[in-house]
Amino acid sequence: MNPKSGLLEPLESLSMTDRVENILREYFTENAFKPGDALPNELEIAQKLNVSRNVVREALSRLRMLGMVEARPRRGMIMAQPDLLAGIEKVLNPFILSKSNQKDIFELRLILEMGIAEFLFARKTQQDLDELEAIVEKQKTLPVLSKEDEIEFHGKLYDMTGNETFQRFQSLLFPVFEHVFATLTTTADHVAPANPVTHYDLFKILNDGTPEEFRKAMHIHLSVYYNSIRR
Amino acid sequence: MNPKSGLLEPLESLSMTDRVENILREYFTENAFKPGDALPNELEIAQKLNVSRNVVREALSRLRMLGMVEARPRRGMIMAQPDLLAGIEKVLNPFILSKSNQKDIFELRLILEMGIAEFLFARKTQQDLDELEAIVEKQKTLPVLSKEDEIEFHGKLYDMTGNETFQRFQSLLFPVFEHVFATLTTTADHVAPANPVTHYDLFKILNDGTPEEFRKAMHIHLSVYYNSIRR
DNA sequence: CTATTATATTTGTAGGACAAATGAAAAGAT
DNA sequence: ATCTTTTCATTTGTCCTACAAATATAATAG
Repeated sequence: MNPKSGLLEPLESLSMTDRVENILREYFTENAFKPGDALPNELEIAQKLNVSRNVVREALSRLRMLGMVEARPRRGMIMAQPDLLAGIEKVLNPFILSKSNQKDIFELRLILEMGIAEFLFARKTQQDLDELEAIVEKQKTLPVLSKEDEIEFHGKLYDMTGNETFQRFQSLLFPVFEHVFATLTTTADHVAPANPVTHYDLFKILNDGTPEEFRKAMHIHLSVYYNSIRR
Repeated sequence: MNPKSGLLEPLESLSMTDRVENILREYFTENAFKPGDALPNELEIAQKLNVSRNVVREALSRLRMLGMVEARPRRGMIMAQPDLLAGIEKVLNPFILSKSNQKDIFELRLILEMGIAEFLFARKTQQDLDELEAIVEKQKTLPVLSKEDEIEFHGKLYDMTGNETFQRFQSLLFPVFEHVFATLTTTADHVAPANPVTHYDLFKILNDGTPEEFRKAMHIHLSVYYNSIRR
């Protein structure tokens, strides 16, 4: 934005390990490596790239963490199916995440919550609805809902989307979401809506309503959070 | 599901590097390390944990990749602000992602696209709208929209959410989304809706409509994709 | 008290060593 | 010729040593 903020870049001087990591990923892509394909052994890679085996191992260690390659001790390495969320999972620590990132995650969850309606209606089963009904019936008797109650209800919704990644993704996001909201509520004056939408209301709409009605209701249900977003 | 599929787990025998990585992350969390805090040096960590410096370096190399720690050569290591999406970015390779993960990402983008309405209306500025108008006016003259045109329009929408992570996130997802849809269209019979919603229509609603109208229109706009989702 | 010089520290990189388990090859038995 | 046993080469995981280079600190000189 500010012309001055086009500051002199740190001129990222990549370490050998960084470069080998990049080279390996490019090598895999360009040669269309698929899960199960055998990789050259560590020594061969090191010699071809003219670096020490240490450097190669550090780079491979990173790719192993991401689930991208798998090492079978004494039998060589193969490509593997990476774990989409492994990288994000290790980093979701409110203590070290920037405020900006925390805010982004908070908002991301609100976005997701509004976006799942179509999938819920496309994939709901009677068994899902029965289970969800049991949850909301139980919660109807409670004077106030705990964090666990919230997770139980919304978590069940994510289950019903039938999207495993999404389900896991949101469960990773939730703690950060809670953390952000907890800090927000200390300062922001958040007022409950006049006509709140309860979990039970959402269930009823999901049972015999439309995606549009559901989104509308969900927005009201989340209005406490939506009220906290600003430019 | 199947009782037999409760197969004997691989009994994940963690390597020393895996264990040190976990220990370090726990250590950071439990001691509330914040960005900028100094870390013990490699040798000290190795001695305390009774492992070789190699193992410690491999673990640290992973955390460096995530942006979690930063090593200033010859001055020691400090905590850093991790890059939320660094881990996912390196893994989004359609060649190695599982079909299941690809499908999940495809759906995730549909979810996001529907969920951003509230943020667009809460944060749109006149300048945003002007820029968006320029895009849709240009596209109105085209007989058919290219992939780049799609990216330009939808990318501008993501910009307007004011959520940097979200914006980057979707740009990472887009290539996978395109790849999945390209493979889908070879088999699935996808018919364009009778009354399609164009980018121009979406712009008009964003300009003087409501979030609800926008979501409704966006759903029609994406109906080609939504028609491809099945249980 | 300031300026220069020496020293210690710490990461990045290289290279060597070896255990252990696996698969393949060789040797032996029938 | 076929099957069994033994030997051997391979390869990752782990440990160790070494050193360059740049920084921060301490020591020395002016």
